[in-house]
Amino acid sequence: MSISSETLVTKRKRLIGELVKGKEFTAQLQTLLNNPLKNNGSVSAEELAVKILRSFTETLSELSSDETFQIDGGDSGASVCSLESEKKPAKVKDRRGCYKRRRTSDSRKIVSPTMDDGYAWRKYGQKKILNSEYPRCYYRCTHKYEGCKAARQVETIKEDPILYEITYFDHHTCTDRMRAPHIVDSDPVESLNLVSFDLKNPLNQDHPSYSMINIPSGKEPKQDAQSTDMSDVKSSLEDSNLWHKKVPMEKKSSGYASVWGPKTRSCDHDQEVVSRFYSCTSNSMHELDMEENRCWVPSSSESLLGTAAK
DNA sequence: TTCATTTGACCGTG
DNA sequence: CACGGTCAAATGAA
Repeated sequence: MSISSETLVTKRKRLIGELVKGKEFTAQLQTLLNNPLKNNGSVSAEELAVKILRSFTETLSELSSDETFQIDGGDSGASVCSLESEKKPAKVKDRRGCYKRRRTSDSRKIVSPTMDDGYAWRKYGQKKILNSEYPRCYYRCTHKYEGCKAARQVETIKEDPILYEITYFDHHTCTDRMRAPHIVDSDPVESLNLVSFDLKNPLNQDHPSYSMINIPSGKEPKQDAQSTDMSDVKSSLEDSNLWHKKVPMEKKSSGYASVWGPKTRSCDHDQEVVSRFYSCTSNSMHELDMEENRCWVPSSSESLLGTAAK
């Protein structure tokens, strides 16, 4: 109902603007990676990466909230309840009436190989869902108490456990305060946390549109049973097999958004990482001339939009 | 000490 | 009453 007062034209402009920003950030990142020594220090690769990630996440989120691109109706599952009626103040000892269920029709659903979207989330619950192998995790924005009402639910997809179905509720109002906590001063090698998308990798037949690597970062909590030996890390970058690793649920449950990409290193691999982050598509609906007159969209959206287009 | 995560309990909804 | 969303005490990590 309340599609807000925003007109379609305005929305479209905003989405395009968001994608254009993403493109600009990508170009900056490419420049930075090509000429790391010329970096005047104004913007780091991580910052650019986060901005890019955020641009696309926002856009995807918006698109998936649009009926045209809706997958699965957006209001499947849980009950529709009237969040229209404003929320009651929380924090009462007597918890009766202290909360209302979320209005699912106001949600945007996306499918992604990673939970990371550039925002800082705090996990506040986890629930075993009926007929689902995987628990559903509940997150709210770290800045909730500063007024940001954004929240999300993350669930591993049963049929495709390498993917997450992420349902977003409300929008971030804390955008400019957002910081992924371990970007700034983390070790460039240690913080490697790469997400890549690879269309052609023969070792990834089951999920041809992406692959993922997650190398333990010093700041990621509970990184047990994984080697943090730097030689392992470096060699893993040259080992294509490792591009297909998926981090187990428990190891990704940090409420923080992980950030991928090295900080200052510049090698062919780095560029590969960046270019692999997008997959080329000929889908005419989304031709955005990102680079070389090709259309680049995040792989995850490819399946999303592909599904929605039906 | 602070802050994030875990997890059982509580509560609303169908 | 069952299910799922949220709360908040307990726990753990930094």
